[in-house]
Amino acid sequence: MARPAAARVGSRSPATDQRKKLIGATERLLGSQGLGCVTTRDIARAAKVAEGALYHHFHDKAELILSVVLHQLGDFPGVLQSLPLQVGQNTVEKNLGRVLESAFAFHHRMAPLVCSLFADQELLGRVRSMMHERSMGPARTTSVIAAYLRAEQQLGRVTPAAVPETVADLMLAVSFNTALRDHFFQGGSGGEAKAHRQLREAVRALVVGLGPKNEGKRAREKR
Amino acid sequence: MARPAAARVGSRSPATDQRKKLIGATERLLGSQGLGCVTTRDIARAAKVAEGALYHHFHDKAELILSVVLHQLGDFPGVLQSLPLQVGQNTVEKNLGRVLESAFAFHHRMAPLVCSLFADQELLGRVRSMMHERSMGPARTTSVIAAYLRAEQQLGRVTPAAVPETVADLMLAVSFNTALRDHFFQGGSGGEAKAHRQLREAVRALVVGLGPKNEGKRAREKR
Amino acid sequence: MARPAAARVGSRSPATDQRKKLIGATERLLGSQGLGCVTTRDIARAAKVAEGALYHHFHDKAELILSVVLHQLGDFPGVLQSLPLQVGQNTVEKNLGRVLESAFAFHHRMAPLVCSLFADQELLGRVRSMMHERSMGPARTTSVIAAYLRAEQQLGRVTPAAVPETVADLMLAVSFNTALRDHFFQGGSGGEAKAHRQLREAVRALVVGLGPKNEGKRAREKR
Amino acid sequence: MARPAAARVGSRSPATDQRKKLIGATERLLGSQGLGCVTTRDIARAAKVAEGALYHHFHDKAELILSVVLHQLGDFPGVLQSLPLQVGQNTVEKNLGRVLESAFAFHHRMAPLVCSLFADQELLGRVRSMMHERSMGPARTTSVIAAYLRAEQQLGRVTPAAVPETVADLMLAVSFNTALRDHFFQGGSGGEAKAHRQLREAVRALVVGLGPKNEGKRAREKR
DNA sequence: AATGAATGAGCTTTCATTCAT
DNA sequence: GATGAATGAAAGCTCATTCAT
Repeated sequence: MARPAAARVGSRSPATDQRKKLIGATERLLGSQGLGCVTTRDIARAAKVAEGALYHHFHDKAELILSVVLHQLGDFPGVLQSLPLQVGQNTVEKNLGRVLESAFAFHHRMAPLVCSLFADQELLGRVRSMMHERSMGPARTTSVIAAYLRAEQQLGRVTPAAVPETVADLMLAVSFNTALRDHFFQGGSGGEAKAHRQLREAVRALVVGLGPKNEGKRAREKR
Repeated sequence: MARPAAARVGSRSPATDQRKKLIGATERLLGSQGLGCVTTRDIARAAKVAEGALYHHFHDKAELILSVVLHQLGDFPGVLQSLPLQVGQNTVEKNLGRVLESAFAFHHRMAPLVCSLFADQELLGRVRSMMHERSMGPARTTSVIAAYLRAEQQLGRVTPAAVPETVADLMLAVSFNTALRDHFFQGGSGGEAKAHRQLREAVRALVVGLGPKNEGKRAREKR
Repeated sequence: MARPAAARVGSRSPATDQRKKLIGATERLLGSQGLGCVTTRDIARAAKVAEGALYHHFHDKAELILSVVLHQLGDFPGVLQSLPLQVGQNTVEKNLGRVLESAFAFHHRMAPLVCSLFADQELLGRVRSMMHERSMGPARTTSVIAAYLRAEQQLGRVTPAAVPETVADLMLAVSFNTALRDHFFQGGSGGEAKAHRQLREAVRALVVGLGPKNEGKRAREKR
Repeated sequence: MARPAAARVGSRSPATDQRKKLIGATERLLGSQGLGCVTTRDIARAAKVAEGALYHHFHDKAELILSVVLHQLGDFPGVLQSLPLQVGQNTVEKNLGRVLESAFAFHHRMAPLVCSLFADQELLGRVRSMMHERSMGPARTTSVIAAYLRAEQQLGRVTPAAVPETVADLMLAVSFNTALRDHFFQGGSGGEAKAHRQLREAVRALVVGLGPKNEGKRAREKR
């Protein structure tokens, strides 16, 4: 029980350790149980930590949940960062498709938790203000994609008639929705394959548009 | 047994009355408190009904919630029934814009409750199977819109390169997402105006597509 | 619903009818469910009577139970009445054995309900005073058997050293106990046969006594 | 973890303390209120313990009751262990009388609770299987007494015509019944004296038997 | 008289939080 | 800091009883 000092060398302080264990355990439990059914006892047991320890690291349960939300929202895939580098490379469709795949992975992971928040308006409010303070939210993602699209407009690879923000929004919407639908109807296990096909088709639909005359050439030239 | 006719005039059967009051009160409370925080006591008080009455009309709390979900989900498809009549009328963009407005109203109303369900996987499961039994779900809406698009393809007002289901999905995704975002970030009070503008732009983006060469004529001819 | 007058001719008044149905239904339910789990709703349903009707015939649930207890205690087997006629007939052992069989049937039927009363001291109190008022109770049975034994003592078929009341008590005790044990350990379904054998042996034990010298003759002569 | 030794001196572990307090309080309440009327709130209050504490020590209310039953049933057999030592000592009648006194104390204490169980068949079922698992039950007591009787038969102090098991059953039956009758008719307060006299007489009745010829000698020789 | 929808006090149980060790 | 037994408010639900019809 009295851990030899040496054992600590090279490892984080136990305090930080517990914090991480708690956040990790909560994330794991939320993957299978729904925010409303995860108790502090469950969390403590899953984290192999005493129930009281939770209150050394977080003011209350809500703050722990908040931290988990933050943790989940924080790890948005790095693929976005490489997007500016893709300008002019490959095809626009392919680049957008790749972004969408990353976005989907992210959305699929965090959708249940984010939605769960609606069950507790107070908690939702706290998340809201926390995100406001740190200016987090989908706006960042949107603007990265929009910036990419604008750059492609400069190169003439995207029509100037397109509104970059709107297109970016559409893409993220379809990604989030596909993820949510999967959780709602298949319990989150509805083969990635199907989802990815849907996303590719969504990008195609955006690229193609509905206009009556643009059937021929373009539809095939960039596949 | 032979209740005087006069006693019934102007009043529904009291049984049905209480049922409706309970569903109504629950809907109202869910608008402000989040599924996880609405207690049977709150509901009974808001409905001006004894707590026990809840259990005359519903087997348990979950069944009441289920009825509310059903009530909320139930009244949307009706709006869509006029869509087939629009084929060939006005412009495609205008017709889709109108559909999207109805969809948005619907999504905005029910998003918090539907999302709340993720906090309670058991309840979610019951909703899932209820929707399965009655073959409800977004697929219905999608296919109505897709059918419309196919009809317009026949008339040459929509490019045959578009995949109707995918386009319909994109539209509904953006509607739901706009609604959800409004609740998440503005607490559900974020001016309809802004949302409607976003939806109109989304339809435009779909109509326009991204292709580099279709800037000129079409972009303006159907405004 | 408006029953023709003729239909009532020759039948008891409906009021009495309902009373009987309620008592009967309660008896039936108590046979399978235990006093604490029988609700007024169960009773009304089983009696095919409205829940409210119960309160037309009984002041409250306890009074209904009281009536059931009374009804059960009331039908003690007629065999006891014929016991005085058996004096000097057959063998003492046989006569006592026959009485014990009747007593056992009675005890087996009423034991669960009587014991249930201990779960509600107030109800038990009401039963107690009701029985006191009507001077019911096992004392009556005991004295009938004791009277029989005394008569046999006069005839020299029972030793004057036996105390009739005590012997009667012993017999009734073993009957009640056998019944109770059956309910406790076999759920009330433990073959009558086994119980009857035990009772016959109990009578034999009483007849034989333990005295060290009375092994031979008598033990066999009255079999 | 390293609790100072002094802190433990003179006090049991608090956990065990609460457990005992709960069982004790429940026993006390059952003495005056009847199983069906003892609520968890009552118990917690009587034990001077928070209501939630009950669920740290017992899975549910039934398990607490089970523990109480076990506690009551548990401490009887010990009294009987001295019986084998009495073989050949004193008189058979006296030895049996002494056993019966212990049995009666035991029966008088536990009768109301055991009977209460008939009000809740589910609980009764759990007690049944618990007793089955631990092979408890009156059979044990019976066989101890029967063994004693058999030993006395070897010594010629008990007639070989007696069936030891049956005699033992008779004795226990009369003990239990006297106890139950006392609770039923006098509310458990009917002088011990009277009960003891009845028991002594019951033993006498067994020893004497009913046989017509064994009046003289034996009846007096062992008083 | 008869009905059964409505009542609401009260039950068992859960769980976020505290605090002596 | 760390522990986990203890707390007690509050939840969902039951059921004897009432009363308008």
